[in-house]
Amino acid sequence: MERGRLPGVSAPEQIVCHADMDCFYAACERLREPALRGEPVVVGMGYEPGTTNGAVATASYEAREFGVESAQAISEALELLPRKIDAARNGDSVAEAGFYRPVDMEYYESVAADVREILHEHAETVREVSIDEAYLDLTDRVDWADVEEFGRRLKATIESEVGVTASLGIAPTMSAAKVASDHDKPDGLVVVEPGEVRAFLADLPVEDVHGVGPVTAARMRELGIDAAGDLAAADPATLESEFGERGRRVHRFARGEDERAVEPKGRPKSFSRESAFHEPTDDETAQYDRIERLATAVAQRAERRDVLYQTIGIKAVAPPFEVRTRARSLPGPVADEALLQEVAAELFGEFAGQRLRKVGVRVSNLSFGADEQPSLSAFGGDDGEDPDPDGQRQRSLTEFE
DNA sequence: TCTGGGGTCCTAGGACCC
DNA sequence: TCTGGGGTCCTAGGACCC
Repeated sequence: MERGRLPGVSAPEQIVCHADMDCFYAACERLREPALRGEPVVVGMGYEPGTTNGAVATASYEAREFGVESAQAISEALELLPRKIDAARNGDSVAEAGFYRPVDMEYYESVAADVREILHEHAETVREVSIDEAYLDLTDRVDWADVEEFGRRLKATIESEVGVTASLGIAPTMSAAKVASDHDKPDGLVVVEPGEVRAFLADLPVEDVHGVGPVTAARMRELGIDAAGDLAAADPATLESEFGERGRRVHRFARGEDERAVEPKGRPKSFSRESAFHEPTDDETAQYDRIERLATAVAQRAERRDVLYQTIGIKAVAPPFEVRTRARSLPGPVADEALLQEVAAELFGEFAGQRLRKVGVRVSNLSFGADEQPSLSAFGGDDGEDPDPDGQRQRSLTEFE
């Protein structure tokens, strides 16, 4: 696992593959409902058939042709692309309409598990980023000479055994692999060899660099940084003063420099649940009610995973999109549904009765059950992982003057 | 028809300790 | 005594990612 890297010595050459499932939720819906193949498909979260609520989680490429995009309100998507049934009922062109389905995470998880299994068969180390995305460390498996053939086989295996398609990016760094997988979607396979990374990135828009979002991209444009190549050529000290540590990091990414090794994902840092009201509301009872339900859900999730939490927080979002958070730490870690509800309600009190669009509940400062995983350091190993003693940082109550 | 839900990391200021 | 510095923990907010 550890490849004998010495401190101060640059990373050994890696071969990283980033796998990204194409329109994953829509692909899953097509898997169990083949009639959706080749048709525009929109998967909505918070969507219920027949309604106009919710937002687009995934739109198939056919749906995108109509202007439907992810994160769009379902109501907006429906204007661009009506539902098939509605079109049929109204005597409109069915060809200009699509299928809408609500998100069904449980089913998508089951499909993702099958994909994951294949990924793990193809690499020693896999880092799962999300349900439909993962990095593979191929360094010990292939050479650059046969990396493309490897990619073709992996894609073919996923397609034949699971029935969904993946886009792969293979490169010497994680950040470059990530961009590469996106470069030829869907069903893409892009290999960027060492030494080619900077040239590969140069002409791409700056927001294609991992870590550059809309806010940073807009500010970079004001500085004359439009393409990743401009970012690569920019003065790192200026970037740091403008954007902090992130400025330096994305500068390195744009230059093809990224020392991160592919490592499995560690344990979660927080759990949260949030939910939006149908309409912004100032109804206190409804708000407290929602907070309580979210608190219960979070508590139960923590309990299922055998996790204790020490910090409890809430979130209140007022229109247009003002996010307010409050948090309180307890003297020690607990797993206590009633207490979580109580503290969440108390923290929420500050905002109760205001017009709110959504609310949320979060726990953090987690400690994991002792049976969760025996510490490697107990055997003299050092995995460099959070030494988290036992999470119990007991503060001494006795003090000496 | 502005913005659904679940996360991570970074920054900045204040409290508190030595 | 406010004069200095170092360090940690906590909270709130912002940006980003999928």
